[in-house]
Amino acid sequence: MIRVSTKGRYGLNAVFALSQSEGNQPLSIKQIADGTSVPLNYMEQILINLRKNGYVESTRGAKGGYSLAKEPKDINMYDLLNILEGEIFPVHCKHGGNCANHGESPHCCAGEIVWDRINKAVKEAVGDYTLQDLIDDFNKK
Amino acid sequence: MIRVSTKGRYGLNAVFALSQSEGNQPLSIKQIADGTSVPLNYMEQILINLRKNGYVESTRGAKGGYSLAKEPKDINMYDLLNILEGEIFPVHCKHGGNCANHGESPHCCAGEIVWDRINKAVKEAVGDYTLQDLIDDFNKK
DNA sequence: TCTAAACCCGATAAATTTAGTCGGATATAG
DNA sequence: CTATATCCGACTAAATTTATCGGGTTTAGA
Repeated sequence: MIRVSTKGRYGLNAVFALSQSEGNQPLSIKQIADGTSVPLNYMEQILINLRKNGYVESTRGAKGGYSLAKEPKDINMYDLLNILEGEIFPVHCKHGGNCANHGESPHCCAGEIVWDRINKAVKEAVGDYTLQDLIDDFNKK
Repeated sequence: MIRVSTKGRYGLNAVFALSQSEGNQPLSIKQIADGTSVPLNYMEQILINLRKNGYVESTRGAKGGYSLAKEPKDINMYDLLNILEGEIFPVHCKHGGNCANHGESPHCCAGEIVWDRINKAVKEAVGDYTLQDLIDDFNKK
């Protein structure tokens, strides 16, 4: 089953929530998770990952929290999801398209043609789609 | 991490292998797996699933095996992968787009916009792409 | 200076999914 | 009759995802 994990979903929601903060004021993990059932400690891990990758910045101590480190127009969904999910569609032919010999299957590179199509499609679908676009679409709805 | 599982990969390779069988002669599981490291018992499960869903048909007993139950031009990759993988991108907003109330996040439907884009893109990328197309592309390469 | 609010972070545990294994039943060509 | 194959449910193992925990550090404000 191919699906987006909780890290992707929680993470995207977190980033979106931060984008809605008045004047980019920091929000605490608790505020980000709000009334959701997402465990704070788990959300924390996701946010630390986002910080390490330059998407958010944090201020420690009382009144601290997280805020966006980039402008929404500079956050595209493909890169963001790659950070959150680890990697998207890591299916590669082990033989670089050279099918003279094979490991997994004599027709391994046939499958690769399909994975490439999918990967490319995903990249096109959200590689240019920014957080700002999402905000706009969300408000339009 | 979003990825295609072995069921998707092994299954696609199996179907492709069957398409290469001279005169659609049945191939045994052993022949399908060929010199690969795929466990026969595991491949068997995949093939049984494909049979139950009308993609292949089997003849039992000596000299038996599996063969394609449809013409390659009638097998599209999106449906095939859905059968093999169980489901592709089963991420749905729990509130049908009505965000007045929320469960997972106040902004749950924002994420949905992104998942929809991805799902749609995948559907477009391989929903019209048939096994015959794959065979052609494979031979072209 | 003290305290409460917050982030930091590595380690571990629980839950779920994926991947693989097994054993015996049934069918068929030769 | 026998060897070759599919059929199929149940079970096990491995990997990944989803948390949980505990102690540490930082900072605003009293």
